[in-house]
Amino acid sequence: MPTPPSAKPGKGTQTRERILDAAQAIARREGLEGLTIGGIAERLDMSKSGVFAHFGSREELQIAVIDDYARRFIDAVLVPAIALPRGLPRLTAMIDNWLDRIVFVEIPNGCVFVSGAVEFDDKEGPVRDRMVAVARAWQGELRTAAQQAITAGHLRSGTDAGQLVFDLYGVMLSLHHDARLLRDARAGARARISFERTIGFYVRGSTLARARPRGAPAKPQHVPAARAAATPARRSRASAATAATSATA
Amino acid sequence: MPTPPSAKPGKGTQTRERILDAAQAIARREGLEGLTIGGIAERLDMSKSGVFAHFGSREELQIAVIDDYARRFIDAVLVPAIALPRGLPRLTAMIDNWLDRIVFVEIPNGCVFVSGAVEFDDKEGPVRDRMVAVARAWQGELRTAAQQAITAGHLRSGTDAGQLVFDLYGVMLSLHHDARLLRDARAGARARISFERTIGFYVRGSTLARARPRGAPAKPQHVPAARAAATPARRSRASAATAATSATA
DNA sequence: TGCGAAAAAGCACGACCGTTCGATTTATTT
DNA sequence: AAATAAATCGAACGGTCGTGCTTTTTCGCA
Repeated sequence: MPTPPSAKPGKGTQTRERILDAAQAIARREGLEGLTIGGIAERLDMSKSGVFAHFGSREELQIAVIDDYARRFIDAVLVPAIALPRGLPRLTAMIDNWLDRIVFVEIPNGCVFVSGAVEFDDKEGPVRDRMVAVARAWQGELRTAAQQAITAGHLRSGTDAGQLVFDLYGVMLSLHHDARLLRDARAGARARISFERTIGFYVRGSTLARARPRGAPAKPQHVPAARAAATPARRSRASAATAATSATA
Repeated sequence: MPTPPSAKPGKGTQTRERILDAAQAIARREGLEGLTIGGIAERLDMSKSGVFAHFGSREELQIAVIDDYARRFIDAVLVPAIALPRGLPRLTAMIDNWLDRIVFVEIPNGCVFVSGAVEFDDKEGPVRDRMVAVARAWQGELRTAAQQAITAGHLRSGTDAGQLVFDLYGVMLSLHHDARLLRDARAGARARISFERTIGFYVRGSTLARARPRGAPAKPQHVPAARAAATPARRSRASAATAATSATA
């Protein structure tokens, strides 16, 4: 037990966090495989062995980076959504937060989930295992939220939550691909369109709504409060849509 | 000029192809960054310098692998589809071939497009440039095919071809993620469902078709021949066609 | 069959990698 | 302030990497 739960930081844990910060910054751009002890040391002006001592091996460092990354991701995307009521409000908040996170953080700096998923999909070992665990955990959170929306009657009763998660993941991965590799400024806007349509497809009564001529007013169908309650969740979204396109351009 | 266009293989070009084969196999699993001269040499029982001599540098080797990979991909996915008439038949054939390719080749062996896209999205240089070029080229082919389907009246006139390609890419990336990292056996089926729904959304008259009550007969709308002509394209996919209508219904 | 060119091998180099270990400097506690 | 513990450093090891040279083997052809 190095430090009891509520004690002052301590020098060790302090630099350990500095190392994790630097490691994460590197891992985002170079991937977990491109993460190197010497690279971190240089970035922090310390010796290789000094960095090394904080983690027993490079593998443990990589795992620590994954955990740290997942923690921050959950804090930014999931936690604020939990405050909202179950069902569509919470689900759409999760997706909105996710999108904002990708547009404003992952796309400029890189994403360990995406690069790690590709780097370790064929490399057996504890790093891969952790990678799988966090990916499954996040998909599980999405699936749970979707299932609650089904139970609440916000989504069609026949909805396959796993299929919905599959679709959402695809949108985010395509966004990542087009924005980061192809540097396509339209990717953010496209992701929003795809996301809206994906959710819209599963929303109760939406098929009739889509068949309705364009300008026609949508008479509140079955979940009048659902979408309305979801609105406060999309916090920085009005600005986000415009800022995204101009920032990537 | 080592070999004029139509001459017998020649020892040099012959082993060059063996090297490219081995290099591609390695690059699929370890990525283009994990591709190593020594690794290829060991796999082929030759010396490092022997392998090295065929390409002036590692970078040129990586580029050659990308080109070779793209060539095979195009041969397997695009070329057979070109034989079909423009519009929905050709577009659906491209997607079907693409899906088959992913399920039967990329998922078991890895995909250079996916790993390369992630590895080089932040690494400036000629390798990245080539990566971007082939990705753009393939998206361009898809977009062209989609545009032709719009012109032919098979897809709604308001359809954004770029958005359609964005959606398709997402499905394929999500398939890759779930099948390779998470080893989810359901990924293939989910990708087919997503693909059918994505195309179905843009197909002319499909919104009305979706709003129609379940059992009602679909009176041929505007493109009666389109879907019928598309049928021969989906070769190994008798189940897919039915899944399309039922999924969209 | 022998000759010139092409292909492959052999070897060495400098650079970087993760890791080990003992010495040394800092921080924390008595 | 002294003593103990924790953190950091410095140097070195074995290994792999891409790459440049020279030598040897192999191939294609007159």
